[in-house]
Amino acid sequence: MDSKKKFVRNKQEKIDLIYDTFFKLVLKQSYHKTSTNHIAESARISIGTIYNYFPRGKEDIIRKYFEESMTAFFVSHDVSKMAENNVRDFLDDFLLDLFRNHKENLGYHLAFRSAIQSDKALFDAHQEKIFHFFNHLVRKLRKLSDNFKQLSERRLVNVFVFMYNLVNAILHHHLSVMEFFDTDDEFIDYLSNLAAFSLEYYLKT
Amino acid sequence: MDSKKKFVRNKQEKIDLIYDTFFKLVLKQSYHKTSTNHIAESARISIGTIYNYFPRGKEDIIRKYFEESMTAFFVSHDVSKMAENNVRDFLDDFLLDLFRNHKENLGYHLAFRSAIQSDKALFDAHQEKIFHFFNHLVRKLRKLSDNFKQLSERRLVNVFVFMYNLVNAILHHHLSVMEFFDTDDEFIDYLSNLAAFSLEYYLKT
Amino acid sequence: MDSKKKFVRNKQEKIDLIYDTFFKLVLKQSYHKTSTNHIAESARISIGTIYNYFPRGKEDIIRKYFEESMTAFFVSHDVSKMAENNVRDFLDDFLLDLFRNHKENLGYHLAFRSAIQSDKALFDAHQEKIFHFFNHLVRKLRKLSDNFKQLSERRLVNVFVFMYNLVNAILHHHLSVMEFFDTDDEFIDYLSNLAAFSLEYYLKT
Amino acid sequence: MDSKKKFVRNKQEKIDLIYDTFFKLVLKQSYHKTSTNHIAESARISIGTIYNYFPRGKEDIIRKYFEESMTAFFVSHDVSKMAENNVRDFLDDFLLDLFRNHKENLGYHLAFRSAIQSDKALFDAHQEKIFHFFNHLVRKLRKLSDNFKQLSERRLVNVFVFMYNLVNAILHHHLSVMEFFDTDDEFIDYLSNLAAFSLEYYLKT
DNA sequence: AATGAATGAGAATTCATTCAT
DNA sequence: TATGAATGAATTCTCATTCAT
Repeated sequence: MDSKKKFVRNKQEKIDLIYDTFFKLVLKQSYHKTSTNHIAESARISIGTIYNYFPRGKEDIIRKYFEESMTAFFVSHDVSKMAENNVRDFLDDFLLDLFRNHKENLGYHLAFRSAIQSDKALFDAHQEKIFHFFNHLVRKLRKLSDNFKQLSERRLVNVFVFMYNLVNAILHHHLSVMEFFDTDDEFIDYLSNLAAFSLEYYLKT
Repeated sequence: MDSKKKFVRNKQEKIDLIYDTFFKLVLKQSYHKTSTNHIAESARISIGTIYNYFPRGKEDIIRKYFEESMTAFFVSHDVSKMAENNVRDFLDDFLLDLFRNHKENLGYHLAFRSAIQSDKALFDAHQEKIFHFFNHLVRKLRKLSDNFKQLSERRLVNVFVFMYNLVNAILHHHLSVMEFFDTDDEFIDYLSNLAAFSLEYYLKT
Repeated sequence: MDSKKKFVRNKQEKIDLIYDTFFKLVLKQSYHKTSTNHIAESARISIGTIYNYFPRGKEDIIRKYFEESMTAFFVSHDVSKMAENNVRDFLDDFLLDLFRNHKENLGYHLAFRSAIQSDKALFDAHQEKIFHFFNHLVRKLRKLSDNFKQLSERRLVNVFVFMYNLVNAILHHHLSVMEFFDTDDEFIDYLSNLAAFSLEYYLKT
Repeated sequence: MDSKKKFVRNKQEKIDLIYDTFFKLVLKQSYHKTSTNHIAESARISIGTIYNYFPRGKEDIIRKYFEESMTAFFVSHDVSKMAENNVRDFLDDFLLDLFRNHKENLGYHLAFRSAIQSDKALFDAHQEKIFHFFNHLVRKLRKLSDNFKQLSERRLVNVFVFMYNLVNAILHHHLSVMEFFDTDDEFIDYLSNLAAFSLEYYLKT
């Protein structure tokens, strides 16, 4: 009984195992060469289990991880603390988080980019989620600090979305196509300056 | 008249037909959902013909188009004319070309991004080709104009590679993930300013 | 009753069905004209099932049958009983077994001969297995009977390998190229005498 | 004109080129992995040329080479000279020729063995040709020497066919499955003794 | 829930063969 | 005669998905 128990996982552990295995394999061999059968084999669970949790297979894994990770990323930010900073420092913190997150979850991000090419619904959900996410963020920030009240709510959201896309575009290229700088520090410093410049540019228009 | 010539022309026509059909389909339904059978059917040629020209199928199509398009892009630039401009104007011309090229060949670029995930050789060839390409460009430019002699050859190449990656990263995101601006003109203007800023930043380091 | 057991039995039944169907078809239409699709169709199972059990298709079927049949052939021989005989009688028993086995499994033997032409690894495995097989046999025989102690272990193994090859060469030609004799009895008698002669010849060298 | 002439081959040269290339490839990669396209590519001629000379492709190449080589083997033997020998010496000469021929044309022999598995007509032609061949030989020999008159014509033919098969069986196994002896000389000596023994055995029955 | 054997549509690739030049 | 582009049926192999246990 006891020895059996050891190997019993609860639901969330199984799901996380599937996530981890999937993204690990994507990183190793790309999204479209990673099959549900591979995931099952590599995670040492059965294909049936994957389909129990993700009835539509690979697409579902990405979809659900996308939902969860966006939410988690949002929740993980202590907005109240960030709001104390000036805008520049806030931006720096934010892009550092994005960088870390992207680097640690590169498998997922590669999979996601592949998936949205053929999954229009996911593509749309992504767009919607981002606006939704930054709407919340902006509302919170504006409640907490005057630093964010120079701009209308809508405009501030657009700024965030713009910055988010900008940083993601460059991050993704850096991590999956060709590196911009040899070290993370140089890269982050450039990103920070680029963000500041772009913020200024954007606000002028 | 020249029976040999006609043959050759047909050959290139067929190759171009395969390119066009493939990238058109990639744009419509993503790289990994576009099969060689689809290409053949859509182009109204037989599968065998595709494999006559591209023995390793999809990977070969991308590889060869990559080689050809990089070369064509290089050849198509009248460097002598560009060299007359100051650096800022040169950059503007260059990124406008990149933008047009990327927009017109989005199918290819999507396919290329997917392909390098699983084709390490293509990934490496890409890196090498870019440095090779800008090496040539820089040498030509430095012969033609004093505007490009403030920097060492090596440094100038690095600047170009950096700018090329930067613009590509943003272009690709804009065209395939989420738009930065609603109109092309706004986007180009931003890109131009971003490039100028980044050039300055890069040269300071 | 034992749900696990039943599963396992079905598994082996399916594997045997694939073996039988494959070798039946090889006998009818040669190795290289027998496709995995033919096997599936003829056995009324799906292609997927074949690849579940034999991930590398035809080559795997041969490889695995080769391993199993060599082992089975070894196990099936009651060495202790054979050891009681004198060498001549032992040889006669042995070649009679080989004859029966070859005749009953001609489809396999034809497939095997074709397969080793293009599968170097199988070719090598075959060589190695034969020496391994006769090493075991010789050790057992020498433990059980003094009849086999006139020769060194190594030399005895070589004799067996030699005889095995000799008999196989002639058997295979007889069954697949052109018959040496009209009846099995005549053929077996010739083989027996040939073996005795060759044994004597071999021991003299 | 002159430089062109250099590359013009006559019919027989082309045919020989096809034979050589085909059997070279069979030796390297087996019969069923050698396609007409491979042959054309390797021989640097066009597929069309192969089909000009061999309208039914691979099967035709084997068939025609089979016919020609059997005839050539027959013609190449100076029967009058062989007839002067006693039977034992005759046999030795004969099997030495077979050995050399088989070794030099192993590619062909491998291809032939594969081909007869699926080409019943070739299988039958082979049987017929062998009897036809030895009928001729025997008639010639009996005209030239008394050494061959102890046996009836029919019986003598059967002896030859038997010996021919025996030697071929062992030769083929030695060259394509597993070697009987480490050196050619040892092997030939064994073959010679085996032939003598078998001749005696056969004549007794 | 979890398993994994089984499925079969479909993707990648090969190859004998034809035919216009 | 020689060529080789073009064909498409056939082959190997993969993979998402189902379902009985």
